[in-house]
Amino acid sequence: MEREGSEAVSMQALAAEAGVSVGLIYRYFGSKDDILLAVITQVLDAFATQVPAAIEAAGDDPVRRVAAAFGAYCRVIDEHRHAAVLTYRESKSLDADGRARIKRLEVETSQPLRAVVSEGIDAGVLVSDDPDLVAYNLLLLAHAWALKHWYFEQTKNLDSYISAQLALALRAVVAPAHQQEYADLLGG
Amino acid sequence: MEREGSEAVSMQALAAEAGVSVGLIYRYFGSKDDILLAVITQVLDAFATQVPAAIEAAGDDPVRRVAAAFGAYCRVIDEHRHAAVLTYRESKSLDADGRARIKRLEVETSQPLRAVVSEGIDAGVLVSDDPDLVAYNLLLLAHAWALKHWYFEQTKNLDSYISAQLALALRAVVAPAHQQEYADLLGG
Amino acid sequence: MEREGSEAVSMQALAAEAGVSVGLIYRYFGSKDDILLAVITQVLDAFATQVPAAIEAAGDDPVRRVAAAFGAYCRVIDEHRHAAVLTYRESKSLDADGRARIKRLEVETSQPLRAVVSEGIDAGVLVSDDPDLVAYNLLLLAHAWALKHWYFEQTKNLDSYISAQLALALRAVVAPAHQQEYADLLGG
Amino acid sequence: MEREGSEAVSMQALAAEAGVSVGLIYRYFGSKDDILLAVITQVLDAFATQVPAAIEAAGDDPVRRVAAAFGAYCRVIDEHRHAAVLTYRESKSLDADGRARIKRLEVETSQPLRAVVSEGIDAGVLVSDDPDLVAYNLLLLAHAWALKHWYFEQTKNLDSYISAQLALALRAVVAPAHQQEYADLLGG
DNA sequence: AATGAATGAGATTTCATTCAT
DNA sequence: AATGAATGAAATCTCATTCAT
Repeated sequence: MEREGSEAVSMQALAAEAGVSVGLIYRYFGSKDDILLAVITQVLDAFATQVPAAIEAAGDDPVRRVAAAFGAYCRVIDEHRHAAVLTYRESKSLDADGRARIKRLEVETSQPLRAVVSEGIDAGVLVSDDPDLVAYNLLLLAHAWALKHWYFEQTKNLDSYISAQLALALRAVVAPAHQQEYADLLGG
Repeated sequence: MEREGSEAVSMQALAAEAGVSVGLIYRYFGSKDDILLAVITQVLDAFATQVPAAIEAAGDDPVRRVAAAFGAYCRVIDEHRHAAVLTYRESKSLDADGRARIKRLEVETSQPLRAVVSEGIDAGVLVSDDPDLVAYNLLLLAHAWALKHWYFEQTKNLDSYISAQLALALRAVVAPAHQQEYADLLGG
Repeated sequence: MEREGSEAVSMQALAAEAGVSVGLIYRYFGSKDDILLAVITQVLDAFATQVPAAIEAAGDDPVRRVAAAFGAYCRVIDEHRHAAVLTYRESKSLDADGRARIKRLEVETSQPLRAVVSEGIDAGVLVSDDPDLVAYNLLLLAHAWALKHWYFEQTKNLDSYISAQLALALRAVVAPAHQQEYADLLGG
Repeated sequence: MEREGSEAVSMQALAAEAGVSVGLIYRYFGSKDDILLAVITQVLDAFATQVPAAIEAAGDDPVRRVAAAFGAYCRVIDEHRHAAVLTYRESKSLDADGRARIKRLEVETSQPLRAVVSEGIDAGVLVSDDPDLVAYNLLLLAHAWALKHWYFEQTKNLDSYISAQLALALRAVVAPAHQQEYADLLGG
């Protein structure tokens, strides 16, 4: 989706990258903004489908559901790494409507994560007076895998990134009485 | 440095914002890239001076030094909010050299934070097998104050952002035996 | 290639003259300098092909070969009059490399003329202790047809210019014993 | 008057070269065109005074007067080498009036040379049916000392340039019966 | 459906000219 | 008289978009 090196994305570069002509792109997208919106939407859609699915598949344990949700976020980001960076980089070119829409979608996207964190608190296995912050931070750390990939790739791969970040984040919120129980997630 | 609303930064817009003519900017900067580099460097320089100073002023307690460092990062970011966003948004236009230089500076910039975290671990008051990750996450959360300001400003101001994030982050790393001691930082 | 009257050549003017858009020019040339270089190179290439051909076609007589060479130079200049003037006028905008390249090509371009003059001297039909100067002067007089066209066109057309200049130049170098033989070239 | 290397002449470069401020230049000249016009006029004025003086000083012999005139032209050009090149290079920026004026002055400037050539023909010591061409060519060869200095300086200094060109030119026009008499000018 | 040459509005950059000091 | 910072119109160059093939 973007060129390494010269990271500007002109339509001609985009077309060359995709191996099609510029004209063809305009058959499917009305404008460059439409493409950006479509790309971003695609990522957000991936969140919308894969995160709830992962939560569902994780069973009933709230902590494991949080872990599953975070892992799913990170995996989606990893699959759309360039698109995720694009979101931060190109959103200036969107008009106010486009940007508002994306912000709204991003907040909606974090909803399942907020929900499982709240579940955990309600169940007494997590402790926090600001579940929204906990959830949003996890989302940020997922984004960071794309944004700061040049840094993290020096020492981690996707799986070790997920477990390291998860261990750190959970240690802050898993109730002391339950920490033993999740030793596998909380790490050494 | 940039307009809210139409977030593209043309030289015309830049000049208008600064209240000078386009030509004058070129008396002080060789190119648009030079301006971007200067802006980013200015932020990184602010980190380089203010973070160590804040750490110094915090006394000897490692946890309070970490807290001071994180607070200083966030305050610098807050003072250069638009510039910080610019770093994520415009770095594509820099050439490879410029980007490499900025990445290097960013890593150097996080060094003091890494140092105080390590101090805390050595002193036995913090517990972590990945102090670099702890430090880098704190840096990310400082950046997030700029990047996701549209979100956080709904519920927090700078001070409450700092204390909320700090409480969360420290709960993950302060040794259980010392948590009582830092109740003021760890929150509720 | 340029407008009589307003002789400045902006890209806009250039595009208008060529009947295409500015953008299209940049599809074929990387910069304005590239265009200038291409135009100049085209003239020098015309010299490189047409002058040797004219010499060849002139037979074995060294004096007639000199005459043919000079005529060919003048005809190429005449066909590229504006481009030739451009060389003198715009070469300032070229970088050092470009200018050096053009100077080298110009000297190479005069080589065939130098060769036929030297032939004539060796054959004893021309007399000069500085054949390079004789050759370079002839090249200059060909250029002059473009540079000083506003002057020469008052009294001469291309053919009369060629024969008048040739008569003058040859009188200085054809050996006295052979002057009779070339009365048709040396004039009244 | 011009920078070697980057040969474009901006007003700021001009001022720096002259060691004064841009503002000061505008106290003495109304516009950049005025400067160019003044520079060119200065050269043409130098011709107007020094060439007739040199002719006068050369005595009565028409051939020696031609030689003196050509030498004077070349010396003036040599003293104003950059200005002479400028004439060819920058005249595009002048308006139609300015260019017309310069062309008129150039023709007037060649008048003394034309006069001495005609004298020589009338006296029977020179032979030519086109004295204007003979005179104008000599003027061109004087200009060439500036225009093609990069070439000629490889093998000649001002004096050897003058005598070599003069020898060549005179051989074409001095009547055969008088060539012995001017052996010192006509060369080996 | 697909192409990519062509467009031209808009971006960056330069520089002759002005003017407060 | 002299400066040089400041201006802004005009130049060069880019690239999203169109359209003939």
